[in-house]
Amino acid sequence: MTLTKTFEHQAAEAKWYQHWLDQKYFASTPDHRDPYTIVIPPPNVTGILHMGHCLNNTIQDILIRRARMLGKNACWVPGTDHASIATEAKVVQMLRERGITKSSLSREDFLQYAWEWKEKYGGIILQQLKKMGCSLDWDRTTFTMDDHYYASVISVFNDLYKKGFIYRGKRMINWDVKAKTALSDEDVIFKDTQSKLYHLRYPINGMPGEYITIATVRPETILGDTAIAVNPSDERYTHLHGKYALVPLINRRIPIIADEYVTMDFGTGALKVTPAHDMNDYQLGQKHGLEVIDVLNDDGTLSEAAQLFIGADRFEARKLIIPELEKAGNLVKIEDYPNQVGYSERTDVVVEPRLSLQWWVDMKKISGPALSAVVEDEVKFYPPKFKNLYRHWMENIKDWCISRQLWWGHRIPAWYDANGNVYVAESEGVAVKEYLAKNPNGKPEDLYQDEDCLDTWFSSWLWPFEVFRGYSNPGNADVKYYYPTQTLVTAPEIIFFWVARMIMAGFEYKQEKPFEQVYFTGIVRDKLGRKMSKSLGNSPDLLELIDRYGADAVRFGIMISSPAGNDLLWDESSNEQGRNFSNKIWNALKLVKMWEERKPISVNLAKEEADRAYFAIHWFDARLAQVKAELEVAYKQFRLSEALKTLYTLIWDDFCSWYLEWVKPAYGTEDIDAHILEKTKTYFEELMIMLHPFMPFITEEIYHALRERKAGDDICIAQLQPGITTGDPSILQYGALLQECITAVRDAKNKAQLKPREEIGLYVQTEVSAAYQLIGDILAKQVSAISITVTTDAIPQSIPAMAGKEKFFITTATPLNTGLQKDELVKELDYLRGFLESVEKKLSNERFVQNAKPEVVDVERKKKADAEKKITMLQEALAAL
RNA sequence: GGGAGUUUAGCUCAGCUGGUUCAGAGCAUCUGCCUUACAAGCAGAGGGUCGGCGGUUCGAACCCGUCAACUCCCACCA
Repeated sequence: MTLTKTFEHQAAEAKWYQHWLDQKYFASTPDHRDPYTIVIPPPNVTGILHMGHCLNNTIQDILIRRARMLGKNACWVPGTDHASIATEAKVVQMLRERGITKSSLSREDFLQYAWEWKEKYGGIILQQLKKMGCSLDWDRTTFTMDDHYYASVISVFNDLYKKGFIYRGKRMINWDVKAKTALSDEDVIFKDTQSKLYHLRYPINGMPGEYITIATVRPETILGDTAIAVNPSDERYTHLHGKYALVPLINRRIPIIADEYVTMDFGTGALKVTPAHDMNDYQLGQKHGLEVIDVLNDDGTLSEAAQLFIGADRFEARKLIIPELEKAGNLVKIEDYPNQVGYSERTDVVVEPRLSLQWWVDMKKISGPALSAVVEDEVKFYPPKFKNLYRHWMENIKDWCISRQLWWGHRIPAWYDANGNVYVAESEGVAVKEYLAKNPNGKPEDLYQDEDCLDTWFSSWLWPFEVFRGYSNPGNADVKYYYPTQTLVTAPEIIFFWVARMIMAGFEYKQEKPFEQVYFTGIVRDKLGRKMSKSLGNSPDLLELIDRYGADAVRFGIMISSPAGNDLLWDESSNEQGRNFSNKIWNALKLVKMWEERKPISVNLAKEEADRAYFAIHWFDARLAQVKAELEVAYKQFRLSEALKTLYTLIWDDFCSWYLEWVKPAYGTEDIDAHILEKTKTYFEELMIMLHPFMPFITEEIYHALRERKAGDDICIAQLQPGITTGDPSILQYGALLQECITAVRDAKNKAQLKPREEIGLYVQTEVSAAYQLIGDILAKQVSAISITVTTDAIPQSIPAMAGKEKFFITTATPLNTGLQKDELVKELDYLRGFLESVEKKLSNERFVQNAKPEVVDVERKKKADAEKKITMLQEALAAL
């Protein structure tokens, strides 16, 4: 068998993914095993894969693949979210490019275009997940507007309405003037903005020459002012209580009212009140019975009610009104003023507070069990710091505005009659029936349905059970088996949007939590720390990266730089590291296959011989067991990055750099012991099995290259084995000793400017001469020593080297540069004397000796003795030079 | 304005219960190697006042206080 120079990922990826699909390894049905279930956070149908998805889905795939390899019935459910605003925006844009405006279309026609768009582009992101190697159960793919799902959303709305948890109300909402829809509070992002604070004076009615000056950042809204408010105890304005002011330019008479709400020391202490365009002003208006004048249209332009600048955009109007005010003598001054302005999360336009009639969920009625579930760790958060955040939000929860003025989504199941009475029902038929019952003379056509759709999150909160038809077909075998799911992997950004609401829906409709743990990933940033985004153009093309480096390398890259729960700074070089790692593994395979071709020989060794000949094997057994225990802990705490680092070191350093070199036939010898070869292959297999969740493709490729396999023997479904602990715990210490000795001698040779393969004589002063029975052969081979001799005396004319307490003398045919050696020794001696001094100081401190734990004191005494011994050795060595 | 988090090598981060696996890893850097698995590699090396100050303790990267810088979340001061 000839192997390519490097691992060729393209062919392997396509081949193995198809193979796994053909074998139906990802498909899950309920059986006797324990389930391990993850529901994917459904990406938007509009989406294409970005680094955030890469991180998120790699983590999920690692957890799922590992669960599968631990004998669990692993089920990872894929799907997409209809993403009402985002998708509708894309469809509107697509239509505009074709010269069609949304307003020229009927709802039915528009939806037809939208579905076409969804069919064409909606599956792209799922195909991309396949490229990453994600082991999703594709038969379960769900879309939030599938028939059963749609019906469930409608039914839930109806149910909550009937329970009195949903109501319709006129309130101040966040209005997106671009999408022309209401937004929930969570859809609004506040950004620091450099604004201007305009001081404007309003003449007092009937008091010529008297003015009251207010400060505002939105001068265009003065056209909607219906009062000026001052603090009742503000003496500057006491004489104006009950008087009227005139709105500049339009001279509307408005009352001057007193309210504690007004802060005396902000601005001028006088506040213009515009109930139609500010949350607080609205409340003030309610309290004082003020008129509401809405001066804006739904697209953010000024309305007829403004009287001036009608049709101008709100920001345009702001520019236009200032010179007018100045001309009229109303502008007092303009100050720079930094404040926070709300932007739409979806369209990034400035959100307009707007009074409108919307549907709301009364969250306090439904949030109780979801709060205590997290507080009491019934649902565990990783990292736990998000618990507080969640608790705070839940304890101060506000009602949720769920109606959106869109066509793409779940249409609100509410019907109105001519008198404005509302009939909420699961279907039009039921609504009509209710209507006719109350209005015996009415006709079905009298009813018309609410035009609006529901917030996307009103459907995605049902995700963990409705993907198993847990609402539409309650009690079915799937939902009973898979629900609650085990782990949710998601970004902290959507803890309120989605995580909290899923927990609420879970308790409301399944009387049970939706998942046991929530693992919050970090945010992927570029190496400058900026969040990756399309607009910044700092988000790499994932498919191109996969093509160039391989899916395994990309998965490696994102995971190696991903500490649990922290943001990660992603840099393309981490992919190189992944690719290099793949390549390293590949080359190890080539080495092993090469040994195999050289006809390994079988030998029978007596116990003692075997201990020496198979030292490397015994050591690696112990190392493997040790690492397996470490991995166990790391996985339990979701420290996946750490687990990967551990595996990386185990494979690269322990297996390739140490183990394989130790068992490699010595120079000139070609044959390998059959027993060693067999063990080596077994280790290689085990390592690949351990690495498989992280790097599925190359591990499968190597698994098959190592041995002929029967059909169905694939690494994808291989089972992780517990570690074998060897009888001799000292083996790890001997291994470490061996490594230190090799490094020390190599270093000494290097510093003495000897070639690595220059043959040497090696003498050692040691307290553990027995150890050299086991490690001597390997040590000699690794440092090109002709012989190893245990000695008690310093060897003259030799290169000294030290490893821990081991003292070496290296003899060589090449003449020595003793000056170099001396410098090294003197340096070492100085350091040790300083060290000894500090230890002695500690030991002479009576309080230390009295108070510290005896073990700790012993350790210090030992340090002292060791240091003294080393100093003696160094002095001897110096003398010998 | 409230809350949370972060600060350790040039960069990214470990360091879990205060003390020999405490000052670590990877990348980057430097030196020497085209050694027959691998130059996408091998063998080595250098590099730090653990953000500042103060305290507790025999002993602090770790606990407490304080200051500073950065990040995030929440909040209606026009």
